[in-house]
Amino acid sequence: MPRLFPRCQHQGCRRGRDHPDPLQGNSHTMMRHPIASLVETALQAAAAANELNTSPFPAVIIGTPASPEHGDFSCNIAMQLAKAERKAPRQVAEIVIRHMGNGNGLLAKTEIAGPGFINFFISAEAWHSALLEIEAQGDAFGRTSAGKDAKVQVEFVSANPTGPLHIGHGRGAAIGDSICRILTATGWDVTREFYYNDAGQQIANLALSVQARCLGIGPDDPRWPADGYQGEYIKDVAESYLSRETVHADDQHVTALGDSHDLDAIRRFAVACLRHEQDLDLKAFDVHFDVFTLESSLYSEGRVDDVVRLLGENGHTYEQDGALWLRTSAFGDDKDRVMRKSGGGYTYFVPDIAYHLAKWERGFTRVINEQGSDHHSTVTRVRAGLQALDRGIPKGWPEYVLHQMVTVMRGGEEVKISKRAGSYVTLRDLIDEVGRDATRFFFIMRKPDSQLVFDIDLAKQQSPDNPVYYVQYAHARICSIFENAAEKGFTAPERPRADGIAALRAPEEMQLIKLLAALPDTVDESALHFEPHRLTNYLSELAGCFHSFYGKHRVITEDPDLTGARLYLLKRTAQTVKNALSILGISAPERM
RNA sequence: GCGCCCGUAGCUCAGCUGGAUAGAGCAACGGCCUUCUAAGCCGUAGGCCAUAGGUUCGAAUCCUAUCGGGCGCGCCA
Repeated sequence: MPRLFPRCQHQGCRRGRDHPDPLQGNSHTMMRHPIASLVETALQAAAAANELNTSPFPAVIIGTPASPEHGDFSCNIAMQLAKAERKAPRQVAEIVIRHMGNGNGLLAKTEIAGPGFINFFISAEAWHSALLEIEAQGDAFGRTSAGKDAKVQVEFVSANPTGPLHIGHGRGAAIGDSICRILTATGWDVTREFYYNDAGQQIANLALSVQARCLGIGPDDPRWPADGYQGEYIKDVAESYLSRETVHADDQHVTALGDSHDLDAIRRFAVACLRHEQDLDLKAFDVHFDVFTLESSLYSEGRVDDVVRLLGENGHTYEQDGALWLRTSAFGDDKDRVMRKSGGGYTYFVPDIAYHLAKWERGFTRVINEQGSDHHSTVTRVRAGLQALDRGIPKGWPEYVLHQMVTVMRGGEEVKISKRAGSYVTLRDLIDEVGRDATRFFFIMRKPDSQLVFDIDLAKQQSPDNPVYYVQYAHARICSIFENAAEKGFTAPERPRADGIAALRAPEEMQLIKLLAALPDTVDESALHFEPHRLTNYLSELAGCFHSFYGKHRVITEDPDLTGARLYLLKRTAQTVKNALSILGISAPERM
């Protein structure tokens, strides 16, 4: 979603404004960063020797070649410099290499290839020592310090309390929660927030619907409210209300008055009831929030009035047709928007602006809103309103992650999701049917930008076709190998002798090691782009790599050194799979 | 009509802030269990990266049009 994220001024940095550079000061990135340093040092040395004259040098980007013949990593700096240096790219590459060391044995070989790539071949010793580093980092392996403990707030789900959470909310919950976990894993100080509307027209409809049910009026009755909520759950709320139950939601308790004529009491009770249900859904999904903000609080604290006054003082509002308008078109919107309706009352986006101003005043210079793309129009409006406040809030603040629609398939047919009709697939139904792990995995396995087909049959299937089982099975299979090894007298984890690890030479072993070492980079990239699917893809690839190794080599052999080395490698593999799953809130079963 | 997202193998999707011969899984076809979990592995086949221009050393990736699909376009949220 390029338009939503203004480009950063920093070289080599894609995300907006002032924030820690994900590759700066990151000691956990195993290979990429040391290589970048080698290249940078070489460039400086070449400049000092007057062999290169470009100043400043562009950011050094270390890529990963598609083909193994091209090494483990590559750098395109020579091609970037060629024009300015007025030299052939390969000639520039030659100069760079001449001034570059081998990084204390990190590099086995450096080549110039193709149009001017510098290809790096990491030494086997360096890969082997990466395993030791992975062991040393333990549960922390995969975590990085890219965020430098800076504050970030993530708002997600934010469903209105008018019904149970549905599939769309589920995707939002899974993506939002995963983003929070990934940001935490990359060293950010994350606050998770849920905002809900407990004041608008939809809530009035909810109250009227519950009241109607209290009075024994159903949807077929002519007295049924025009935009009433017809779901069965409304009947349950009404019954609870009439029997004067007490519900707990967020940090409040609400006891029903049981009076069918007190609409306000019905509203408060219904909101608490449905919020309570949503909390249970989220709990079943293992999704938790730090802060709940109620729309009504923005009114009661005077924040909405403050915002309206500020916008007026700044000269961005005007009266027309009996309504108060905000000149959002002056800030990139298609047209101006009504703030106060001619019949009184503010439109939803006014408290939205107040809410975001409050976020800003709470000190969050970085805020991410995860929501369905059907609410895309709020992005421009909220940002326009914040600009009109003239409070020094950056133009691209807050950032947005918008996820596309979910289609649910069962038995090869689309399951229609309709609040009106009975075929209403809730998040809870889905979790109950396919399980929490599979639900989470499936919701995040595609890029948020892409529409998602959720195949219930596949998600339930215990077969390699099902990516979540495929990944979890890799972990369970390794655990099983260790049980077997223990029976045969090998203690796990078997740390190989100092030179024992060098027994790992087979292509499948080396490939596995390289993939393990890539986890920190993958986590960083995932955080940078707000794309959890990069981690599920990584996990699928890692699991495949392990299964492939398993198919070709025996772990427990006659050779104790080789057995020890392989057990050690598999211990790191299991650890890496578990750590990556853990970052996504998915379990790593030891037995399946 | 306007805005946003998407368009890559028959299907579902990756493709790492522009890089080297475009990848995976499923489906299809052919192999592999007296041996650490077959919930697995190996192989074959499958492509004008929607189309047309442009930017440059280089484009699936960036820009502009066009076509196709989704979402939004309210004094609802």
